[in-house]
Amino acid sequence: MPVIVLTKWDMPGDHRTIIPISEISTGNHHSHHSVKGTVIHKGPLVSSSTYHFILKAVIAGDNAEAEGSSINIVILGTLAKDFSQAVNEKDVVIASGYTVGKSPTARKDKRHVCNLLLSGDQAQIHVFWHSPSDLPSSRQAKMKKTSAPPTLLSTPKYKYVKLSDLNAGAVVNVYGVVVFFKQPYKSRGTDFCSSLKITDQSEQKITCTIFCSKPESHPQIFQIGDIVRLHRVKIQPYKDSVTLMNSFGFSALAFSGKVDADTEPRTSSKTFHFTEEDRRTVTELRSWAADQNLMSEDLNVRLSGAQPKTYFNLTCQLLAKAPVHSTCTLLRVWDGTRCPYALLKVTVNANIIEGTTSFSEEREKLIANVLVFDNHVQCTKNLKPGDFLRIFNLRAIPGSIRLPGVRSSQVEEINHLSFHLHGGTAYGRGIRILPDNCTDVQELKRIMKVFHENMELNQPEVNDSAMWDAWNTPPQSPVKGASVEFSTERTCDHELQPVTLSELKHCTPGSFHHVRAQLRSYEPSRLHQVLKLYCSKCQSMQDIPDNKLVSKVFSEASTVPNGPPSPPDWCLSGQVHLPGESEPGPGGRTLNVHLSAQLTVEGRSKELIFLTGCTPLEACHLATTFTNVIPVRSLPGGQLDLLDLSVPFLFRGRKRFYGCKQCSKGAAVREPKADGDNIIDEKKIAEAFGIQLLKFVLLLTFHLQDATDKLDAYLLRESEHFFNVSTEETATKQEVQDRISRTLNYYCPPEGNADERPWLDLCLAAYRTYMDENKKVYFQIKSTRTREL
DNA sequence: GCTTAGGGTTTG
Repeated sequence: MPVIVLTKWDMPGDHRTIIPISEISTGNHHSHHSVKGTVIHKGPLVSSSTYHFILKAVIAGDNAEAEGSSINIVILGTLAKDFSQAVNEKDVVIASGYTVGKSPTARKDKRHVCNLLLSGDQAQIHVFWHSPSDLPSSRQAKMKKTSAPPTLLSTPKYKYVKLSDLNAGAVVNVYGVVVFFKQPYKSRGTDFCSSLKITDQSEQKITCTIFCSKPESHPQIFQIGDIVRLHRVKIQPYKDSVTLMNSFGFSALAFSGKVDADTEPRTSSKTFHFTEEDRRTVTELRSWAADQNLMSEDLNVRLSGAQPKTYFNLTCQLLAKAPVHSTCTLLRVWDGTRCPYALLKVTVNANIIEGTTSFSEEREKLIANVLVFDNHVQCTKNLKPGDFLRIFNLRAIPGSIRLPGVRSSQVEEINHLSFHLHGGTAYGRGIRILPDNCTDVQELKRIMKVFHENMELNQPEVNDSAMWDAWNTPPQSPVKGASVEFSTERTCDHELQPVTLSELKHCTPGSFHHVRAQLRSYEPSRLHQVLKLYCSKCQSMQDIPDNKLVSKVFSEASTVPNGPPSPPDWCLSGQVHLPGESEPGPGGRTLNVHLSAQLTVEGRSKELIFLTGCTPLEACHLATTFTNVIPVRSLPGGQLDLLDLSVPFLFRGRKRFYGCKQCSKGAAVREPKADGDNIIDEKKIAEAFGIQLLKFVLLLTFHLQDATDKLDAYLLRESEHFFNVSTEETATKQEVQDRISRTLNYYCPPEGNADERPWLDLCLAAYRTYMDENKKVYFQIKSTRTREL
């Protein structure tokens, strides 16, 4: 039985007699008795292997001063835990269902000769709280859930002084928002010293100096805007103001300052007092601080935003480190972004490197080399590759560097960036390891993952796992099946319970979620608009041009200049006659064509043809005879040129290939080389012409719905997997297009009861896009496929 | 038990 909270004494169904404490004895039968008393002592919740939890308390009757009028009670099991959370000293309780034992401490504590043991189903404690407004909501919530960790002890009351009310000499407790801080650093004395400047609603800014022998006992500040609670700090006069210094019994809690973050305190203390009132204070400080523009002081920058000669804070992952010199350590780090400036390579002897000693050239371009000097060298000794770090007041240094104690190892690289953490602690200079569970690390991991996925998409041949091994994917085991039959199945290995769409809307980006939902509708509704052209270089996405636009560009390109044609010298030029029926207009047409002389000599003239002045349909026609058909136009000087890249540059069988306008500057007609496997394909042609080939991708927006909410999710990266099709085939094969249409029709029938639509079991990734100032969270369908229909 | 520092850029 739990502790039952009452706001008036109405114990339904309880007909026990309340007896005075003095009447308790081992000889009495107490099964129909209850005992009422005020809690005058409440011990800590102690965990026990036998009872799970034990808690001792003392309750006293009305005449508390008299010997034997207070009695020890021992509470075992979950009741102890409930009691710990629901009952405070001075609360009035009624205990029943107890057994009476001899108190072993009666002689010493002058309390009742018996004690009460409360355990098992019969034991009950009713607690009286004066009015409903006395009931903090979480106190009520905890009564139902009983889930708070046992370290949250019930409170002696702490008073917190506003920063405008500090009188020198006193020892006080304060709350504040951090506006400046220095990481703990070794002082000249015996301790580590850390420095804080905090403010609160009184707008006073007060400096705090903390001396503790262990860095972990200092407030765990990660960034400006964090909130601290300091217990037992001494107010000392200094200059025209006061400073706060830790005194005996000092303890500190720190919290994220973000308005929507959880209120989990950061502390190294095993036990601490943290009440609903504390939670409220933190929340109030957060919302006050949100309007104070304190974060403008915050200089967190990503490598993608690093500017030469500037100072900034970098949140990153340590990939490798190398002690270069007694006054200098090299940290090789990455933050999931690409620095727009070339990064300086720093060469050090491989045998002093801890962590990965070499990376592929591609990865090497992403890695920032950080040189850490002087006092910070000591701190790097605790760092391990894989750690997530925040480096404060890092400076981006353009140009070459010379490493201390290393001769001529450095190649001159002008204007390449390296990063220095100079000696000293000015401006909060220092390094901190961020815990894995902090939101900034979660965000960092997400960015790294997105980058990794994009990189894979662009360069599937690059597979340097070393960089990615350092961070872990979630534990992998299958999720238990559900009774509903789903039309899709997840192919991921996340061990996640499904969430509702309304829950999902409040999730943290950079995470995966499982949902069960129906397809309300989808976009685009026309299948040909589902296919997009994607440039893996500039990552742009565009529609496939419609026939009207293609015809227009072809028609504009068919104007023949007056001068004589002047094709390249590797071409053989001639004419083909096309019969008239394929196009409107009088009779047939004669087209200028150009063939590769080399291929013609090799008897391979059917493999490549350039056509001047053709229509799209003619190009398609000829693609049944020639392997590669390339529409071209004549420039005024007679030279051959490619058509505008808004139309296909190559017809190959039934396929059309497109190039990226943005990324194919300087594209021109050049002779494709049939080397190696001797096959001329779109890749070889694009390469010869200097064209960045576009990929076909499928992009759909699913409007999902469940009982709780609606939500949009994109199907992009894994659309092939989802429909079990190849995008290239989708572009050319009717049967593949039909398959996709059938699937979508099944999930979302044009008519019929929406409730009867099949359910989809989906894995969704929640993410933010780069530089999205709205901080909007997007969802993408991952690792999900359609079951056989 | 006492002291440490008292924000405000290296000079690699």
